[in-house]
Amino acid sequence: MEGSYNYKYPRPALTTDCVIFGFDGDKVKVLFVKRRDEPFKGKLALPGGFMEIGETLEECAKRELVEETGIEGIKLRESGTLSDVERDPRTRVVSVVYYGLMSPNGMMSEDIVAGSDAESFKWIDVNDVLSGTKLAFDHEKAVRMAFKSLSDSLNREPVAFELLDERFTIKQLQRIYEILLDRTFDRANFHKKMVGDPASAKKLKKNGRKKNTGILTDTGEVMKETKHKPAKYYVFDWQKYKDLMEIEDFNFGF
Amino acid sequence: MEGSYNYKYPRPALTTDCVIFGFDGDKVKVLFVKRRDEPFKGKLALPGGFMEIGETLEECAKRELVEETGIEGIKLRESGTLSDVERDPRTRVVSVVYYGLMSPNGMMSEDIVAGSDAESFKWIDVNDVLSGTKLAFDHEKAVRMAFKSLSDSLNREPVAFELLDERFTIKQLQRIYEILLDRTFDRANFHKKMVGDPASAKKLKKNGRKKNTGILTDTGEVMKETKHKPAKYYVFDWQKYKDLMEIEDFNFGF
DNA sequence: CCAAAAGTGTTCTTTATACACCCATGT
DNA sequence: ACATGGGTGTATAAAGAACACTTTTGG
Repeated sequence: MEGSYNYKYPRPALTTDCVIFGFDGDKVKVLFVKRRDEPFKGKLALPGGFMEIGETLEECAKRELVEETGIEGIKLRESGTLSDVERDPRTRVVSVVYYGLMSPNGMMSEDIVAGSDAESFKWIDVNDVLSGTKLAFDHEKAVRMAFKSLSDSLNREPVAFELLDERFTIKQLQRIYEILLDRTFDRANFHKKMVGDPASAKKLKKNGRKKNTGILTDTGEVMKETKHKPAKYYVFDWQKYKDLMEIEDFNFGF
Repeated sequence: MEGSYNYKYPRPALTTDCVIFGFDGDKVKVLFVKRRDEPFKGKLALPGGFMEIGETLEECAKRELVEETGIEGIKLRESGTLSDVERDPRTRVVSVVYYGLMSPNGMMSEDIVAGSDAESFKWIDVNDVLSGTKLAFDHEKAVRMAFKSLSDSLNREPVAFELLDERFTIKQLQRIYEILLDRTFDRANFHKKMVGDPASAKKLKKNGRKKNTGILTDTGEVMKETKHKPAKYYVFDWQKYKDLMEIEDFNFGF
């Protein structure tokens, strides 16, 4: 007997794969595990695995992520499915791709460990992944999908901050925007968009309230031991954000 | 013997469901089929069904759509998954939701017919669906997801035109935007955004080229037998669109 | 003539873009 | 002092919002 579960019609296996993006202060990287077993033994793959019958897809993704990497407590968002007929040499497998975000501190955590199915784990620059690093299965496509989902949500939701520690500099924030949107921004204008333009602020006091305010708040703290003028640390101000959204949509893009 | 397909671990059944949005010139509606069989016999459900082992999810969605409604040749986009454990009373079923768009002419087509599993089909106003019409399974959630995917893509891609016939009036286009984004627009400003501002056009001739041009082209034809000034028919100009996108992103929103 | 909806113009506010300038730190 | 990067100011262009005006049809 082949197995214990019988069905009238053939069913594909269903898996989830997690694309974990991490920002190390300079680059956006993706977390991979080196496969311990065939197929694609020794190749880099996304953490993920088979859905159990009593869980939802998101629960599956969360569980597999913990099992294979130890990562817990981050929000996972769905980005799409992979269903090419020949995508897994073993059997017919359909996979749902989730993505999650980690800050510099999160990336450094000692809690990240390669699980049972994995020999080790590795962070790879997302740009290297997208320009052809060889991965197991169709996981390059998965990263491409997740990266697009992430970029798309950047202008609608405050997702960039999930890639940052609670305190961060404007420079770091700008770096994330530049990587995800694949373009550069004027330093001065980016600053004003995010923290608010002091010039407009003065006008605000005179007239009734206009628009323009940023969504970052100065913490008062600054970077230490820099070779130049120290950068201020900011925090994302949820209250300001909600207030602005009530008046009208705040556009995070340009 | 229960069935002929045996697996070591239990597998959920995998289905696709299609949310077909149609614009009738005034409202955006969603296509449902009345179920011929249990469960949810007699209730309204989205067209869809079980994935076959040798096809991709998108192929499955296309096939099921033809089988159950006769609709063919429209683009389907993925919007998300449904995987609650109790979502189907028969067995564990995970479903992938696709959505497609139909123009007024498409909606009226004689080719739309209820398939074998369906007693009949019915178009229902999307607002009624979202405000609580009772549907089979968790299909209300499916419509909600699809509607959000559609709204989100509206500002990035020229999807609104897939809800319109080749020729259409600005009024119709504006109606679609208003329904999908759940807000109103100033008639005059909407017009200028889409066809281009004649005032700016004059300036363009003088100075070097600035920005601002619309993506619609006047066909020269007008509506007949109106009780007022006849509206012009326009077409979406792919060439203009591509040209604008090369300079920089054209924002379809406001 | 009037009503109704289409289309154009005009003005003002808000954003976007470019770039010049000043500031604080380590060497 | 100066190199380096952080932060502010200012001017211009483009886009958004509000609303008045004009045009074309049917009655």
